[in-house]
Amino acid sequence: MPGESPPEDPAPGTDPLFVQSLARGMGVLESFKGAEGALSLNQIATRAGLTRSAAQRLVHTFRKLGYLRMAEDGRGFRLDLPILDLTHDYLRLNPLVRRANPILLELRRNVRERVDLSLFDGQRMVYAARMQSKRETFFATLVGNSVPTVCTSGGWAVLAMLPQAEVDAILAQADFRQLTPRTITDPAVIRDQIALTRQNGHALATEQILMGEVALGVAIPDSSGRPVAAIHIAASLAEWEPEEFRRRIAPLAAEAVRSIVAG
Amino acid sequence: MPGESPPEDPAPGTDPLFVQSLARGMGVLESFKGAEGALSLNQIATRAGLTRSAAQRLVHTFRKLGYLRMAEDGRGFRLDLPILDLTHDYLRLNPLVRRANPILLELRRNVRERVDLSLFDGQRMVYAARMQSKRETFFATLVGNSVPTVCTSGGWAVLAMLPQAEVDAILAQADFRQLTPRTITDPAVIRDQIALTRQNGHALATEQILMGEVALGVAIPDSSGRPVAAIHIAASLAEWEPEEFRRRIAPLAAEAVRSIVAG
DNA sequence: CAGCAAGGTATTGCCATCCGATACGGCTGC
DNA sequence: GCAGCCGTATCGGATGGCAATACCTTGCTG
Repeated sequence: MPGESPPEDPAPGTDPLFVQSLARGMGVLESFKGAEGALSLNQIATRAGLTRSAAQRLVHTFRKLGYLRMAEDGRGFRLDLPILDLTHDYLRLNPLVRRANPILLELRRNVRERVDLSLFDGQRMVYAARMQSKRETFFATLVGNSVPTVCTSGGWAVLAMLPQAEVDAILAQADFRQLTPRTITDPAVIRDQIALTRQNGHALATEQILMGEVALGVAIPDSSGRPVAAIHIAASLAEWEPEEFRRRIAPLAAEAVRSIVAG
Repeated sequence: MPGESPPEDPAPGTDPLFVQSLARGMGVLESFKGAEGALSLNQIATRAGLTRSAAQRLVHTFRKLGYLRMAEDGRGFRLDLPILDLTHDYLRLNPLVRRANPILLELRRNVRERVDLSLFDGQRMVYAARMQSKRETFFATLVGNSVPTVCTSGGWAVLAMLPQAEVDAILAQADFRQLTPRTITDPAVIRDQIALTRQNGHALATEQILMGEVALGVAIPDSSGRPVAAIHIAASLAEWEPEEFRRRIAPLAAEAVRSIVAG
């Protein structure tokens, strides 16, 4: 889903290293993506593009392994606990998350507002960590949650560091949803924001995702200079005037990013 | 790893529904469990009990699917971002987590201390959600992290609701590690704590996992009365006298659990 | 209450697909 | 400059996954 590698195998059945059963199995897990609740075998088969038999076998296997379980009422299946182990290992082993965590904690102590780390994934910014502030309006557990790149401070910060061609590609395919009445949905205006971000070194987004919220984002580049993630600090407009927020917070956020990159 | 189902297939190769390739593939992902960093093909093969060829094929497939990526230095592989999507779906679709989340948030507002939800998984209690308090000493992102059932307030609360036979089984196989100088490692003393918990309806653990921390746990049963999870509220001994903590917090925690179960 | 649809489960024979041994080129550190 | 890892590529053989089909239960519905 992120930038497809151009050298793609043309024929989908001619990769002798590709283990089809495994891909189908992962397709079963992914079929829960849009789901509203437990899924029946037929639903899984349809969503994952499998025959009923295939779905049966794969589900059976996942149940033996613990990754799926039957829903409590005996109708349909759900993801089960061992999934969380994978997440934990992912976060634990991700070098960026590893380096960032103590620094973000420190940052949160200083700013006393909510601090997030999100990872760039094309159209999405995926939350990897959240350091909470005192008052909280949302789930703490939105690890794995994601928001559109094009309407968040962190996303703008990433876009500002990306080559123009990639920015164009992302904007061209973006789905501009109106998350709040003030969400910017005009690509031209977003380009302005990106330009502004390039000048400032950080992005400021007001009420783009949630009314009453202001957020400041700074991108994190990898060693080659390509942006791979962002930190953002979010606060309430009831307590901050946006410019004042920017003045106070931006230097701290920038400093935190410097520490992360240096580590 | 959690309680094996007794009706096990005796011959491991005679289950016609079992998709071996898928199981091996998941084994590759699980091989990152104890890892310290990226894993090479040989390491994966060894850890997962595969031939090098098998590891190669499975890793290759996971890379195409996005779940694994090559480490930045080109040596070894790491879990990649799509893993988080699975977690997110798991948490989103888990009925218990769903019902519990708003109630835990409310609870946190009232007690102004850290509130956790953890899921019972045999020897472990696995964190599913954390509502932070103001000061924080640890990663916010320990979703998927786990602690031994036998040394946490939540674990004791679960054990207190479990049939005696299961308690015996868990204690018999438990690995009593000394996480702090005050961690209880004597099964007999733990049994006392469990008995106490049965009387009180909640468990109180002081400095079992972290020095200076007191935690109160209440188990959450499913519709059949079997405990499946626990909430715990953790606070600092610098601010609370344990008995006072219990008196103030226990009723609120119990009330929260009632709401979750009723929902 | 009969009947039907949809749920999960079980069986079977065919052949595609996965299997493991082996070989290759590049990089690192002796 | 050699030894030992790394990730990658190839290939013939048979294992193991494949889809179709049938089975049993449950719950809805006419």
